Amino acid sequence: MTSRRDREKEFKKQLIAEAAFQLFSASSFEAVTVEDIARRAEFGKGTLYLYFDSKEEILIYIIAQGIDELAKVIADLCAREADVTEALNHYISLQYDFYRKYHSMFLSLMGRKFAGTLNTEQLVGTLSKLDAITDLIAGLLARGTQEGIFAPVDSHKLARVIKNILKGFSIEALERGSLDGEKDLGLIKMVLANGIIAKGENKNG
Amino acid sequence: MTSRRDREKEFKKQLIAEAAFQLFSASSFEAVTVEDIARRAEFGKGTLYLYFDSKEEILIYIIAQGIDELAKVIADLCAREADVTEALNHYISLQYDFYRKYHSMFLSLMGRKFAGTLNTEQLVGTLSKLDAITDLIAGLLARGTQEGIFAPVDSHKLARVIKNILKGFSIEALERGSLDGEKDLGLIKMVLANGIIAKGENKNG
Amino acid sequence: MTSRRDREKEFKKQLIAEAAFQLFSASSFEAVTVEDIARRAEFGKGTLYLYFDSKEEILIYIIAQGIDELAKVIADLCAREADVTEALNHYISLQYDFYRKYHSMFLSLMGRKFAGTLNTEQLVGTLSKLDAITDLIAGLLARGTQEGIFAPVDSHKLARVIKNILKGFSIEALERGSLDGEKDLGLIKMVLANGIIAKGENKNG
Amino acid sequence: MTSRRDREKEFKKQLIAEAAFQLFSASSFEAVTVEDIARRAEFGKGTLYLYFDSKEEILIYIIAQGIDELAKVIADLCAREADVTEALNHYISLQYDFYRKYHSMFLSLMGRKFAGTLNTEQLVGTLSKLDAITDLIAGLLARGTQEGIFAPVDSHKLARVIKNILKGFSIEALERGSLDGEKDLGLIKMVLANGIIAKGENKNG
DNA sequence: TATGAATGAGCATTCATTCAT
DNA sequence: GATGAATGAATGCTCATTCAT
Repeated sequence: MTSRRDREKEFKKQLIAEAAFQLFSASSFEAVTVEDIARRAEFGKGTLYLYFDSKEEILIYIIAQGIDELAKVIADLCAREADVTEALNHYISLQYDFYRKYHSMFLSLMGRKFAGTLNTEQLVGTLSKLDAITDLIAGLLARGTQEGIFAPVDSHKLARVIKNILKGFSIEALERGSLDGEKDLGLIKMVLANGIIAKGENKNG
Repeated sequence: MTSRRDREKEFKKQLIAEAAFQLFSASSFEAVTVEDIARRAEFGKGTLYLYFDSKEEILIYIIAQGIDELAKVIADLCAREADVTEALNHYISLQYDFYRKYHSMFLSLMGRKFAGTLNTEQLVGTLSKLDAITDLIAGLLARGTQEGIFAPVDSHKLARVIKNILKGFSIEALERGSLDGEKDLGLIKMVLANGIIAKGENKNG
Repeated sequence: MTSRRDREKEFKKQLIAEAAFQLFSASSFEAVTVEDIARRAEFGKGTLYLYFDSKEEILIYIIAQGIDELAKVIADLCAREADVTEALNHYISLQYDFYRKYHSMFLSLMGRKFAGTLNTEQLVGTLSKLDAITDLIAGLLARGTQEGIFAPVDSHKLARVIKNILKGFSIEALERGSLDGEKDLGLIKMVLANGIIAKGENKNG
Repeated sequence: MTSRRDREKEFKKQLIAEAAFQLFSASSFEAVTVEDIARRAEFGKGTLYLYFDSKEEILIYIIAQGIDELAKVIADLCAREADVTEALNHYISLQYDFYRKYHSMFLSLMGRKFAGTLNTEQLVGTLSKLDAITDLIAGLLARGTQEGIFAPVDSHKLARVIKNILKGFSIEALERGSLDGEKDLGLIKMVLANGIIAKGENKNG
C-alpha cells in the first residue's frame, strides 16, 4: 500500500513533529522558531520544508494527529465498552489528557484564525473531528439515559458540559504548571455525578 | 493622596488601555501592533512608552484592572448578599463575563510566561488576585455548606470546579465565535446543581 | 501646497533612491540587497520601509522618476524647438542618455513582469509614459515630413526605429562597459540620415 | 576523435540544455530553479551537476551553443552567397531571430557579470564569438562597398549599427510581448536602405 | 510632555549545491 | 553513473523600542 519511501517520509515527519511538539509544549508556538525545531530534530533548517510547507503546517499536523488518535481510541471505547459509566469515566481521562497535551497548541491555532493568517480549510477538518468526538459522547450519554443511569437531559449539551469542564481544568493546569491530574479528575467526576447541592443521602468529601 | 499629576497620568493610561483592550479583543495581542494602539488611542507611538514600559505591560495592566474590578464586585457581593445561592448565581455570571472578556488576553500572557519573556513578578501579583477571588467563593460555599445548602465537600475544591467550568465554556466560546452565554449559564447551573446522574426525584430537560 | 513634512519625506525618498540607483547601476537590482541600499544611504534597514513598501518599489520609483524627467524635457523640446532636425538630434541624445542610465534597471523590471512578481498596475503607468514620449517624437517626425525634411513614411514607425536603435546601442554599452557615446551618436545619426545604401551624391565616412 | 563516452555525455548535456532553454524562455533564468530543469529534463537534480558545474554554466552553454550555431550559419552564408544584398538581408533575419531567442538569457548573463558572480573567462570566449560574427558582416559590407552597393563608410561601424538596431527591436519585443517580426524586419531594412531623410527620388510608405 | 522617524534584531522561507547511497 | 535528501547561507520584511527634537 505505502512504499518504503512513503513510510520513511512519514517517519521523518514524525521526528520533526515530535521535536516541535516538545518545544511547543515547553514554551509556545509563537516563541519557538523554525530553527529551534530543526536543531532539536537534528535536521537542517531547510530540511523541515521538505516535510512541511510551513511552520504552521507543523502545528496543524501535530494537532490533527493528536485528535485523530483521540477520536480512534474513543470510537473504539464507545463501541466496545458495554458499561456506560465505565466508558464515560474512561473518556473523561482521555479527553483530559488530550487537553493537557494539546490545548496550548490548539489555542495558538485559534489565535491564528482570528489573526486571519490561517488557511481555514485545514482548520475545518480538524475541528469537525473534535465535534465528531463530542457527538460520540453525546450518543454514549443518550444510551446511559435510556438505561436510566444519566439524568434525562439533552445529551449533547451534557457532552459539552463535560468537555468544557475538562477544558477548563486543563487550562488551569496550563496556567499553574502541572497540578495533580488524578485528583482533579476525581473532583470533576464527583461533581458531575452529584452536583454541588446538598442532598439528604449524599455524603461525599 | 494622589496629585493632579498622578490622576492625569492614570487617566491617560486608562485611555491607552481601553484602546488596546478593544483591539486585543477584536483580534489578538500578537496581531495588534503598538502603532495600532497608539493610532486608536490618538497618541503618538512614543507616548505610550511614557505610560507603559512595554507592550506586554499594557496587557498586564488591562488584565490586572479587569481582575481588580471583578475582585471588588465579588468582595462586595459576598459581603452584602445574604442569600448564598443568589450570591453564587451572581458570581457565576460575573466570572463567566470576565472570562469571555479577558480570557484570550490572559492566554496570551500565559504564552509569554512559558516563553520566558515575561517579568514573573508582575504575573504573580495578578494571579494571586484571582486566587483571592477563588478564596472568597470558597468562603461563600463554606457558608452555604454550613447552612446545609451545598454538599459538604472541600469548599475550595468546589470553587475551583465552578471556576474551571466557566473557564472551559469561555474557551469554547472563544473557539467557536460567540455562543449564547445565557443558555450556557443555565446549563452550567443545572449541572452544578444536580450533576448528571439520574435521581428518582429530578426531572429536568 | 506641500507641507514641510511632505517635502522632507520626499527628500529622504530621494536620498534612498539615489543610493539604490548607484548600487543598481554598479551591479544589478537582483544583486543588491536591501541592506546594501540602507548602508549606502546611511539609514537603518527598517527605515527604508518607511519610505518604500518594498525593494521593488524603489526600483519603480527610480525608473518612473527617470521617465518623468525625460518626458518633461522632451515635451518642452518639442514645444520650443522650431527646427525639426535640431529637435530630433537633441531627442536622440536625451533618449540615448536615458537608456544608458536606466535600461538595465528597466530590464530588471521586465524580468519581474515575466516572473509574475510585479504589481502590473504600477508598470502600466510607467510604460504609458514611455509610449507618450514615442508619440511626441512621432509628431515631430510628422511635422518634419510635412516640411519636406523627412521621408514620407509612417512617422510612428520611424519613431520606433529611432528609439530601438538607441536601445540597441545602449544595450551594447551595457554589455561592453562604457563605449564612446558621442561617437556612437554620430554614427547613429549618420545612418538614420542616409541609410547604408550608396547614392551618387552622398560622400560620408 | 570523441569516444562513445564523450558523445553520450554531450548528448545528455544537450538534453539538459534543451529543457533549460525552454524554461528560461518561458519565464527567466532567475525564476527557474535547478529542480525545475531537472524535472523537465527527466533527470535527478544531482545528475545535472555531473554535466554542468553550476546553474550558471547551463546558461552559458545554451548561449554559447546558440552563438556557435549562428556563427556557423553566417560564416557559411558569407562564403556561399554571391549577392551581397541578399546575404545582408539573410543575416538580418538570422541575427534578429537569434536575439529574440537568446537576448533575455544574454541579459541575465550580463546581470551576473556586473554582480561579480560570473567567471569572466567564460564570458570572454562567448563575447568574442559574437564579435567574430560582427567581423564577418563587416567583411560582407566592405565587399558591398567595393561593389558600389553600400555607402563608403567604416564597414565595422555599419555592422555594429545593424546589429544594434536588431538588438533594440528584439528588446522591444521582449518588453512588449511578441510583435510582428516580419513587419519589423521590413521596417528596419527600409530605414537601413534609405535613412529617414527625404530625397527627391525616394517614395516609400 | 509628546512625538514619530529611525533602528536592527529577529523571522520564515528559498534554493543552489553537496554527498552518501 | 544517478539520485534526491539534506543543507544553511542569504534575503526581504516586521515591529517593539529608543531618542532627538
